[in-house]
Amino acid sequence: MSLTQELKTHGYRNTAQRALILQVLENSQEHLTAAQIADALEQRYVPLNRSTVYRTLETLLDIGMIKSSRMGRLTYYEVLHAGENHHHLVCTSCHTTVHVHGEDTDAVLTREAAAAGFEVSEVEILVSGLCHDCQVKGTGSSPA
Amino acid sequence: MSLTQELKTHGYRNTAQRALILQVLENSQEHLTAAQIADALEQRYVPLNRSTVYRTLETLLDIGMIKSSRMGRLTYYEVLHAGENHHHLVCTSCHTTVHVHGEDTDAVLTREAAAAGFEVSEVEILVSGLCHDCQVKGTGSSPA
DNA sequence: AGTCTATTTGCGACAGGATCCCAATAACGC
DNA sequence: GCGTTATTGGGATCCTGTCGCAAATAGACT
Repeated sequence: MSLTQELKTHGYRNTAQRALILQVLENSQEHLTAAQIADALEQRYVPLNRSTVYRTLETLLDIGMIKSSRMGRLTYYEVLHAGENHHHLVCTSCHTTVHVHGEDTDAVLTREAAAAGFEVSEVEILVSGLCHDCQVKGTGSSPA
Repeated sequence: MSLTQELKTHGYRNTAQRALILQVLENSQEHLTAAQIADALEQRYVPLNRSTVYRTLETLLDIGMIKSSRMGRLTYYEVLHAGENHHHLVCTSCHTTVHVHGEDTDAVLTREAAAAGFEVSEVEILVSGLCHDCQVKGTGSSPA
């Protein structure tokens, strides 16, 4: 369903700002933070207030057109394509993130959760470790 | 391995503050935020500076004695017992969290990640939705 | 089209978590 | 014990996200 439709359905108003923010997320192939979205808009000469960005993201989450995921200390947002559950492999060294599709594991988890009397709305999986490159380079952390 | 050993191995020094913070986490059966750790220490009449708490948690993470997980806007820390991977079911309404053990699903994910050339160090799964109570009460969100 | 009302935006202030810099302290190798 | 270097404490600071309020504007109704 279109943004306009979804907004109307949920009793929200159709505003330029909401369309702009969704556009930014759609045009970007990766997940973005609120700050990155604000920057992108500024570069398009459509600066939006920080509050507006946060509130709009909240709204888009509510109508189910985007999803958010926290990684490290950052919150990322991305458009939510129906039935497209992907997860993240985050390298603890270089922070490169790989998106992985995992419907099967979702099924397992959903079943487990249901057994606990839980109505699942989202499964967020974060696998951290070393990506291939960093394994090769051999990275570690130690005192300064 | 003991804290003292682990610290030495990683080239860190053995300090009272590091031992204290690990103690707090060990004594608590649940995950704690940095602030909660600071409070606990204050109640033991051993107030530590915020910076120290954060830096120490960073260090403990680095030597692999604790793990962190983000839920909502809070970061929790807990002692890491070998081979004990548990995950969280978070209610989007009341924020109650249930800890779930899920070695089997871990296995699936670990295998998937390995196929991508990834060396997994931690699998973090966050299932959000409505807990049984909130389903019964019926909670939703819409415009104000 | 014009008007009215409630939502939404923008703005500035603010809260809270986490980080940074620098001087003082203390660990640990010798 | 002594010296070097990591670590701590303190405070300022950054950054993300929120809040209250006034101005703007979407959408309904005429």
